[in-house]
Amino acid sequence: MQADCFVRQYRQTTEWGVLSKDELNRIDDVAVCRIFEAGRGVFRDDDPCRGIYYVTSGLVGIRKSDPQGNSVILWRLAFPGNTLGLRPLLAGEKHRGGAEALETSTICFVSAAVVRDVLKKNPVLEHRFLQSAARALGEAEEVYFENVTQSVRTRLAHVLSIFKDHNGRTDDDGALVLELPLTWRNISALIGVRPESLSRVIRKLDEEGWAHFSGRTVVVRDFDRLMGEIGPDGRV
Amino acid sequence: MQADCFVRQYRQTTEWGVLSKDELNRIDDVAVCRIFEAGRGVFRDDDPCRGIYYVTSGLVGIRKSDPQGNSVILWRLAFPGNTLGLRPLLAGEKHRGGAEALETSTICFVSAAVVRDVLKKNPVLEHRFLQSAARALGEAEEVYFENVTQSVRTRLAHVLSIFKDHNGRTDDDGALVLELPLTWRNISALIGVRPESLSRVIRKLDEEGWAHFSGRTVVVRDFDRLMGEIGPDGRV
DNA sequence: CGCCAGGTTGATTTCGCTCAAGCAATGTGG
DNA sequence: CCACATTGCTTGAGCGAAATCAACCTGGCG
Repeated sequence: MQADCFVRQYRQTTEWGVLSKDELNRIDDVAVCRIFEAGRGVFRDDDPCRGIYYVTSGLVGIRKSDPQGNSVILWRLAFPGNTLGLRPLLAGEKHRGGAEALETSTICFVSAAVVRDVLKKNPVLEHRFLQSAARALGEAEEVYFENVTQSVRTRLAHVLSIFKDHNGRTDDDGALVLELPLTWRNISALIGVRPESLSRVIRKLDEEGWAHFSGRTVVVRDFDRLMGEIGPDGRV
Repeated sequence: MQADCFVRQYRQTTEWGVLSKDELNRIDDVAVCRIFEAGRGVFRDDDPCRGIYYVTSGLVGIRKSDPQGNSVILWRLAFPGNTLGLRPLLAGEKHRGGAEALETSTICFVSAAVVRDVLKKNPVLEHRFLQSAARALGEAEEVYFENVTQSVRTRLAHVLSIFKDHNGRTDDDGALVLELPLTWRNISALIGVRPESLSRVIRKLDEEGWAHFSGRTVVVRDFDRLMGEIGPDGRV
């Protein structure tokens, strides 16, 4: 056994949680875990999908580029506990984006054959995946909708709220303190704008007193008020 | 039996195709078919999902709006043969958009209980749905990507290509003739721009000789060339 | 007949992109 | 240890696409 990435998730509410401890152990037995330095690629766009990647630690980004390779955006972030490559595996497609470690990350690989085998033996897991695919589809709609509809400012706030959930601290004054795990460059790619545009928005937010930005540290005075001000409905 | 909407799909490659004729008949027995005049609502945003809607004829649009009701876009079109409401049903969520008949349409409703029952008895159908959800997820990515990346002109061309597949005729000169089933207003909502902007793009395309627009009739001189001109590098 | 929704057109503004320069921190080789 | 490149970030000037505001035109339709 190389690791215990999956077993450790036993109690978590991941889809995998429906499997028995034995089954999870079996997966861990065949899982291949590797450490990827920041910047290292995990798989590339259009690569055939050979299996799934389970993120144990660190942070991984999925990038997408148009057929010519230009206009690269950061499509999605994968935090510890997330699984990559499940969608193409289920759909029988190639990877639609390239994955790259944004921080030093531990990633466990499980081959497609094993996954399919486990799925076949566990219809319940399949059902879970169906549910979660359906939810993901809904999420995708929201993300799309937001990005078409909302301003850069709003989208930035949304990204901040993601990191609030993952890294957020609250300091003595009750202000939200974030230590961003991404460069601003990457955040701009995540939002889908040029770094320059993001930079200007940041300066404005700072000038207007909503938050203070220095390096990758962000201090938000009153997060709820910011969200309220930005999406008059409070929904980002 | 009220209708034969589902049985009629027997040979089609819909996901439902994996069911036996008997099972499809059973669904038809409990399906409730109604005719919706153009403009009539089928279900609304945030309505709980009580079942699925199968479009037999006509054209249905799914609209999305933010919680205030502003900035409505036409999120998706449902042509005959398409099923609405499957995603929220599987995800156990509410509807994420409102559906409205854009033309007079026949729509068959099947309650959630029946769908779940059928799914339980047919793991193969469930597997199909999983595959198709996974593919839909990939599609969603592409659509998103296109709408963020491409110009109004390009997106209009893509909308035209959708109607080419559904309504397209070729006249004596080999030109593509389309009779659009949507108002320009709705098309602009589908593309996600203001009607004025679309109007200007149309005029330009006409002036430049790519196509002739009069009312809802569009005649495209050389469709492939238009797509070629617009597609390869993404920008015009 | 007047009303009204769909559509057009023009003038103006806003937003984000492009191009271009500059700066600070980090790294690297001599 | 210094000279130099590299990388991430900032700032400015100008541009172009689409939004906004506003007027007006048209063809149903009560």
